[in-house]
Amino acid sequence: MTSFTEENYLKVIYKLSSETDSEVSTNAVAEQTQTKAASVSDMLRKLSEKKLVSYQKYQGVRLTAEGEKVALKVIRKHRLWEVFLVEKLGFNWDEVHDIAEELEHIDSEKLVAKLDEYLGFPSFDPHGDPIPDHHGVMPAQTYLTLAEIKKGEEVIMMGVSEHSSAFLQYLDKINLVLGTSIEVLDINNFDKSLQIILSQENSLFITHEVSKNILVKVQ
Amino acid sequence: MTSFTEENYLKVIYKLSSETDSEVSTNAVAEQTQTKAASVSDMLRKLSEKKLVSYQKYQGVRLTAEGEKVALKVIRKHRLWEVFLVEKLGFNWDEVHDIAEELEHIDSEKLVAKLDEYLGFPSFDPHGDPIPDHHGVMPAQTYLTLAEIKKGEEVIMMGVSEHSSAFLQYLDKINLVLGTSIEVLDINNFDKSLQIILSQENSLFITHEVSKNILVKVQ
DNA sequence: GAATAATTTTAGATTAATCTAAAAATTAGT
DNA sequence: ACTAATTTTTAGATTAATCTAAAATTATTC
Ligand SMILES: [Mn+2]
Ligand SMILES: [Mn+2]
Ligand SMILES: [Mn+2]
Ligand SMILES: [Mn+2]
Repeated sequence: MTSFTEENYLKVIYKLSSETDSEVSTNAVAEQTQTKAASVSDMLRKLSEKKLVSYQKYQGVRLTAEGEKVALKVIRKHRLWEVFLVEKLGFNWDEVHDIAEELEHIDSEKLVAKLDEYLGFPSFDPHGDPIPDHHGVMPAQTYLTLAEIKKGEEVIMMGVSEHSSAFLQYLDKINLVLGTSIEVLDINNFDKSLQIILSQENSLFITHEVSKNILVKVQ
Repeated sequence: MTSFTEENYLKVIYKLSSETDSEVSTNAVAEQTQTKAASVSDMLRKLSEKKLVSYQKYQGVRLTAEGEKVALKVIRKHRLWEVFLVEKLGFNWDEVHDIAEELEHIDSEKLVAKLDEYLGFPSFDPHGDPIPDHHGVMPAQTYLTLAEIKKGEEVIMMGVSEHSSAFLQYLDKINLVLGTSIEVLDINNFDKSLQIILSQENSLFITHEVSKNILVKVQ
């Protein structure tokens, strides 16, 4: 059995590991879990004994196949619950993360299966993140960031890579929501800010910091 | 803040207290929480310091108004989630208790409010137990047990006071479900077993042990 | 290729929740 | 009203998860 705490560590290691595609450092885990490096060292030793991570002192950590399986199950639950909260209960996309952070640890295969079915087997969560299926397989998803799009191109918004409430509420305010069509009108070479036009209607400016965190696909 | 564990203790004290309407003994709590009396003593001291129970050594324990408020919130969440699991996800009434036992600790006023609304503000859970409202007020509910009904009377099944999977599955098997009309055809004076007839169809025998755990209302 | 800086681990404590065994208090039986 | 039985509390340990401070290791820089 994996505890609440262990599951959160595994999820963090999964996330950091898939970003860099290499060993994850103790400090990186400490930052993400909001703990201290000393606590992380202890936990890594423990997870290693449980064969959920492969870990050599001072050499960083990776998930084992078993550890990845557990992480993917938790991520699956997190994202399914987020879909439920938004689609069924009417929450806004900026309100669901913390609640899903608790719901994700509830342990019942049958519950997950029935929830998945009730939601119509969704492939993406309200932030555009892919939902692993029953076997832990992530739907394919090859997006670019809006910052990578060339002047004149038109794309569709598919997700975000920053999940803070502040960022999501800002996107709401400027009507940048999933599915929106975005045309890049102009790129400022000095600060990489963009002038864009949404669904052939209103034009607006966004900073490079914002465009980097918006995931899009070319039509 | 109240922990998982504290909430479970408060719920147990609430339950035992409302059954006997007096102070609850350490041993009774230990039995219900599946712990030892020594652990309960410790916890009662702690809950007492937090002003959630009034407790004098050796004299048993009671909830304070604040403790009762917390207990009722947890019970409200437990029962709302049970309704969700049965009504929306299609679980059977004997499968939902353990899952609700985890869901009940998720802490979000907004989640509870939205869930309540989504379910249509139900007053009773799938076992016929009353759901406290937003202010902690329990719907009125003055049922008799089937064991108290006289020969020849006809009643409607409104709930159960035993929640084990075995008992609920047995009731399913004999078609004794909430809302069923029950007529007491005969009472065996020796062992208090009953011959009953359901919704003017099949007649069957049930033991006193069973009839004691079935809650009914006279039409 | 040392010396210094940064990172990581260990040592030793703390807090919450639990246990067993022993001591204390209450209740019951004569 | 004692004594015996039962219940409850305390004492002392244990386990999981965390922390701070110190030691050990690895990385960087001149
Ligand atoms: Mn979590
Ligand atoms: Mn998400
Ligand atoms: Mn519980
Ligand atoms: Mn119930």
